[in-house]
Amino acid sequence: MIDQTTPLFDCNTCLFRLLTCQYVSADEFEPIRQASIQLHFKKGETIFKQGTKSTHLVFLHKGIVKFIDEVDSGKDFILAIVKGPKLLGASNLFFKETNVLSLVAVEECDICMIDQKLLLNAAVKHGELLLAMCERSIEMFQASIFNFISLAHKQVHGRIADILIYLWENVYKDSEYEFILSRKEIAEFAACSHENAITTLSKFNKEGLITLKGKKIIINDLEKLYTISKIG
Amino acid sequence: MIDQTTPLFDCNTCLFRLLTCQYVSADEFEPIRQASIQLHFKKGETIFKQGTKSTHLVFLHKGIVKFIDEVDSGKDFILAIVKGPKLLGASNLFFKETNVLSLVAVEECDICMIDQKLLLNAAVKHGELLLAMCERSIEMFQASIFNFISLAHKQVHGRIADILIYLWENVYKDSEYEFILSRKEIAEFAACSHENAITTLSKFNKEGLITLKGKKIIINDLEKLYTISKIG
DNA sequence: CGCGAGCTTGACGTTGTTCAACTAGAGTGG
DNA sequence: CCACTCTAGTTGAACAACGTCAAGCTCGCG
Repeated sequence: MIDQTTPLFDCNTCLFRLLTCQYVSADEFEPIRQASIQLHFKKGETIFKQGTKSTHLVFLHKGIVKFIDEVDSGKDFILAIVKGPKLLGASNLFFKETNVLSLVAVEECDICMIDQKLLLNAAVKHGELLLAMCERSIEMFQASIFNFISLAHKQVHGRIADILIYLWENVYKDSEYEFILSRKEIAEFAACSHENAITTLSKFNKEGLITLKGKKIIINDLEKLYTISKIG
Repeated sequence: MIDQTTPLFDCNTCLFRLLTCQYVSADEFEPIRQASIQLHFKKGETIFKQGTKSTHLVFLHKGIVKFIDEVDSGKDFILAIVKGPKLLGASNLFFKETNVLSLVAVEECDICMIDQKLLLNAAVKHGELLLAMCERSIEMFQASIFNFISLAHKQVHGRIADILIYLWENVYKDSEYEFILSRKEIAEFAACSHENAITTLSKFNKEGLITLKGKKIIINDLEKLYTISKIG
């Protein structure tokens, strides 16, 4: 069990606090801080589940998470993979009362559950904060949508290239993390069969675009990936 | 030419004004109104173009529009089809400085161009307005995303069924409009070739799910479309 | 050593795109 | 009033892409 008396991380150095307190006084922030809960999640654990009521926002201090749409028969679909530090709502729709997607830890994660109502009240009072939160939220949406556009009119090798680029630029670049995703996860992101994902990755491997070392993926030729992404 | 001295529609009965003035005083709204421009668009006309700078929001009084992603070689992709009255931003990302999508009239449209900065300033000052705008904006996003999820793991007949349901429920139901879309547009929405869209539609037609009368589409069996949508 | 989970590969059938030919209607000019 | 052209719709055949299935592999763990 986690010892709730000693915090996992220090609120004084918290980026979320820094962002929020640009617009909200420390006094106003304090009740939000006090109502928040620090948690640690292991790889594969579900942080919140599709269909449940959304009462808290998640501030992802550290780690990598995925937003997934769980359909029947276990065929999940990954909408986005996000690295902390970042504020995440119910699939970044913090206005909704229900989580429309599930949030699952891809790597070990340190998160802070923030009371949705308290934060929203503060944000409505200080429009600039709401705006800042919206701006950040929309970014992720847009990335999702462009991933889907890619998916809509590209073949699998183009989509895999897109995913590698996306993950490289947004998650793994300049990071302490290693590029480790299961083949199944890559397939769920590219919306293809895992066999197809495997074949495409090993094709890229043979062509020297990437290097597969066990489960690690190393990108060698980002330029070529871009051209593959472009031509589809 | 449009005679700018006589407005196309009356600001006093405008829904956008009604919504906004729930949160903003009439005095504050007046400069926004004065800065806005009323326009009429014919079928097929581009209201704003992907890549251009986003200076105005669009309030769609009446008519139907589509958000499209224009890639090279003329292969467009439809992200959403929306019926007025509704507030539309630069692809509903009114925080962005660039239009990430194009907005095109599907039917004759009456719109009002609203100065983005003025409205945003008012919304930031009155957080509740910003929140209301965000909530509405996010709805469309969500619909888009679920359309893409459908697209990601369903076959064409499931996707076409989804589109017919979506258009019926969100655009054409209880409306003065007739269900008229070109086959090409349906294909661009379903992300398939127009031949495939045609074949699928005529299959539905033969099975009695829908009736094709020239360019009109009439839905006969919504229940069956739901089951086709579900099984993929 | 055995077992299971994840990974990998190839064969095969289905789905969907591309291409080509044909049809119907609408607009244009002689 | 009749070619003509242009666009949208339609259909079928050939081919490529992709998913499914089945088999074998590797690695880690008990």
